[in-house]
Amino acid sequence: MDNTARFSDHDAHSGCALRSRGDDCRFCGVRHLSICQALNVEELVQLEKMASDSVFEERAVLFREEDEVSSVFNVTAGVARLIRSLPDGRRQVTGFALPGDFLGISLEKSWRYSAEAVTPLVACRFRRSSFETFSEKNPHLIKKMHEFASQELNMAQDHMVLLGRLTAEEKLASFLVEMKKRWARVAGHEPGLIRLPMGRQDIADYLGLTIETVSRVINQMQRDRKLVIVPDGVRFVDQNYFDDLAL
Amino acid sequence: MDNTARFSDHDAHSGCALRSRGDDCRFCGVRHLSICQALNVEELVQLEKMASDSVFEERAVLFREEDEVSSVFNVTAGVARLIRSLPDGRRQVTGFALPGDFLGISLEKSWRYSAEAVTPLVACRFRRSSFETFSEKNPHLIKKMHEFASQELNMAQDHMVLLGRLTAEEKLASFLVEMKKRWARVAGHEPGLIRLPMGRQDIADYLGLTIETVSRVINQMQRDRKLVIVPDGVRFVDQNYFDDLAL
DNA sequence: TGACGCTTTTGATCTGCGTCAATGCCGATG
DNA sequence: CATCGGCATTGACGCAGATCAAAAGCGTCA
Repeated sequence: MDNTARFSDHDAHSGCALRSRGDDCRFCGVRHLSICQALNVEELVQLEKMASDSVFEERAVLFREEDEVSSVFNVTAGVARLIRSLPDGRRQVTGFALPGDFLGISLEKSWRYSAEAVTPLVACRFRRSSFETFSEKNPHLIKKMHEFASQELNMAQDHMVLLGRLTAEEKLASFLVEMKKRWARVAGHEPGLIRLPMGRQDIADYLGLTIETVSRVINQMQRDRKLVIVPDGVRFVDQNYFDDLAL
Repeated sequence: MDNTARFSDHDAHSGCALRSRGDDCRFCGVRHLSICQALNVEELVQLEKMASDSVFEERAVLFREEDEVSSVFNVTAGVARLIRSLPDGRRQVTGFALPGDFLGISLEKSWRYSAEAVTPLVACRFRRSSFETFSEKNPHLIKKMHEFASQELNMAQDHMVLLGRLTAEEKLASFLVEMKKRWARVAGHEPGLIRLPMGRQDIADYLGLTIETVSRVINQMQRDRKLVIVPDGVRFVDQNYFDDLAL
């Protein structure tokens, strides 16, 4: 193999500048993707007063399972992995948070999963209490949060099908197709490139496989000319192959 | 084996009468379990005008994946399986709906899964349009629905861990512990009895296993004196065994 | 530049669970 | 009561993916 799928991901860029919210929600690069889309300019100004940008280094922990939810986050740049762990160390990555994704949608007291930065990451941070107060006064924000939660529930159910009923090859194909679709929504992505900033172990823990199987299947796909492995991700060569296999 | 786990389940009783709502929400046996707990008596009276009891026979289809959501349901008696199917016939049971469970929490246009009655079933049915109108006027109902959706999301994430990272034995143990907990919330259940009205195939499709593996593992547990298989379900003999194995 | 550490890749082997194939059990039906 | 049909159980065998082990790539840093 003359390529590996993972090089230095030392930028949190998703095409945007690292501080994509800047200090003005109106110019936020992920606003149209995020729950903030529910708000008008006036409400945005109010919300902005409660927001602060948080920057996390690669591998930094945003919060841990069981921690009290003291802040909620809107990812503006970078990628995080969401993890549930078993006492014996087995892990299940329940999802990856990309720019525009909201962490804390459920408004529960404690986190049910950990979040760790896969790349350097920027998130728009709200104190949970103020965010909750604000949402109490803005029922359409609650409605929007409910829509986002419903969407997440759908994705979770898709993922159950993947975990319970797909083969390793189908799992990888589904994952890559999913990532392709999700990056396509993020401003400034390079079309055609499927960025995979997470390591093989994270992919394995997301798909219910081992790292060896993930590596074998992806490299077999490259040998079969279905994709090419490039720095920072993969590119599809045979899109039909993936569309046929994916969930 | 001198017992099978599944006998005639020809009652939809969960201890309650078959028509547990009757015609008066105030006396509904599942009110304290359901989203209706968010409503005061006055609102309950309003909601009641929109409700009608629907009765389904065993195996009846409540709705199918892709169908338009024309009604939403509150299960008052009986059990339903929630299914996602792949084009080639593989199935994933994403959940079982027990009395008190709400179907249609997401307020989306079309169903993302099918629901079929596992036992004779009664559900409190609302026309989607009227329910949505009602909820628009009652923000605390939306909030409650959001809480329920968040709870479902947690359960979905638990289930991802189960599907992705547990062994067959752990899956079965987790499933039985889950069912024990859930039945305990339903009025009129017999404590100690873990009712399993669904067939082995449904359990297998819920746990990402085959029917043979489910059968083998449960019967091995009986041989090992961890549980006894009784008509309509199982009883734990060694609760610690299950607590240690379960997620 | 070279040694170290981390991740990925690759190969060899093993095994948990799936597949295939009977057989058994029970309720329903005429 | 005998037959039938739908599950559930049980056994024999196979294989997809796990496990174990080693090597290779690549970034980092002195």
